[in-house]
Amino acid sequence: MSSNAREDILEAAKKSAQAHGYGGLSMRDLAAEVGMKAASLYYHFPSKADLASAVAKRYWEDAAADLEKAWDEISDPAEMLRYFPVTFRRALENENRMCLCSFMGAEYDDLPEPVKKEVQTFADVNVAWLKKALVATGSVTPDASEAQAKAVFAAVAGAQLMARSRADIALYDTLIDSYRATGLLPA
Amino acid sequence: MSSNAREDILEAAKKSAQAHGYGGLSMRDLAAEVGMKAASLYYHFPSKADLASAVAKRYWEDAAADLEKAWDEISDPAEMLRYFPVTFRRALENENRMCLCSFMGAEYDDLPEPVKKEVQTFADVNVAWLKKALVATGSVTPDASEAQAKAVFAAVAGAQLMARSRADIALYDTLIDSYRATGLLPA
DNA sequence: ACCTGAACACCGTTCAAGT
DNA sequence: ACCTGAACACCGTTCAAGT
Repeated sequence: MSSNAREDILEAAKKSAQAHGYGGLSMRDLAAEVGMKAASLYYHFPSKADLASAVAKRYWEDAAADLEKAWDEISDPAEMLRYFPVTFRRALENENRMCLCSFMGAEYDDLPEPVKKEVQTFADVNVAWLKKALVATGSVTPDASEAQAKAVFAAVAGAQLMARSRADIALYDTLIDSYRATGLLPA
Repeated sequence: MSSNAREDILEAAKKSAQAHGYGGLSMRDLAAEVGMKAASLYYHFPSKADLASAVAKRYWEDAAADLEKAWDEISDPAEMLRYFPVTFRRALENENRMCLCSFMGAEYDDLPEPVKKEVQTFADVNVAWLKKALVATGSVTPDASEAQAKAVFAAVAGAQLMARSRADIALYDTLIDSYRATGLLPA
């Protein structure tokens, strides 16, 4: 419904990349989705690599904004750590999609350099937020918080991947619960 | 060097799928790799889906055999759980490759049904082994062992994915260490 | 039995051309 | 300013044909 073609392309490309990855993102299908011909996409983005880079950049920017909002609204650090897995759950709720950056992480070898960079920034943003939250709980020393933040990020991404591979969102919840039971995440 | 073309194809397809996934597995490139034309592949496998299915089947069979061997050779259950992450480390050691089934798990939407099935069996085999090992340690009740086995599998797969996305095998080791520090894996 | 060339409908991309 | 048709070199796949 947006009158802005560039916006429509970015949104449709994001949804497609979350389901099919960079390689599976088809310029022809994407064009059809937004009601134009494949050639027209190149008026808005010089290449598939540029489009994907813009999509990945916006993806981590949106994630960062969402996490910052949660940081401001939630005062209890333990509550923040309960919130984090919710952000990864949303992709699964959205027709069994997954984190664009996890998918593209798998596609590492075939990713244009600028896309790689944005994908890594997504992880950086999430890890930095988790680190802040972990330190705030007081349960981790600042020294150990970086490593544990990475561990939480990797484990949650892995849970999303496993749940997606069976299209089983209940499995995702079970995995997160187990992370809490074992102590990776605060109970 | 093998005189068996079918064998060469399976091996080359496995290595390619570990780096590029199902979608990124090119029949033309694969054929060149084993010294034949793309059309010739169809003499040995009726379709790309059949080839990928055979590759994934052998992949979990090899994994199962390796784990059973470890089970027989390692008597201490805690030692077995120390061994498990080693199996996922090997792919990263092998030119930053990743688990074929993790990659294909991401590609869930675009996977032919028979391939999906073999991919899921890989997870089943690993989870069943982990469950056995966890119960043997006596640290988990049999009731809780299934969930925790899945958690370990998902977390290790996530660690591999994150490490691959930065081509950083030291990060993998750090993540596994953090899993031990937090209690997801026995220290 | 095993492999190939040529063809099919696809793909990302370019570019001259349209409005 | 924004979009398109036609073309390019690719892809998985088929199939008749080669040895």
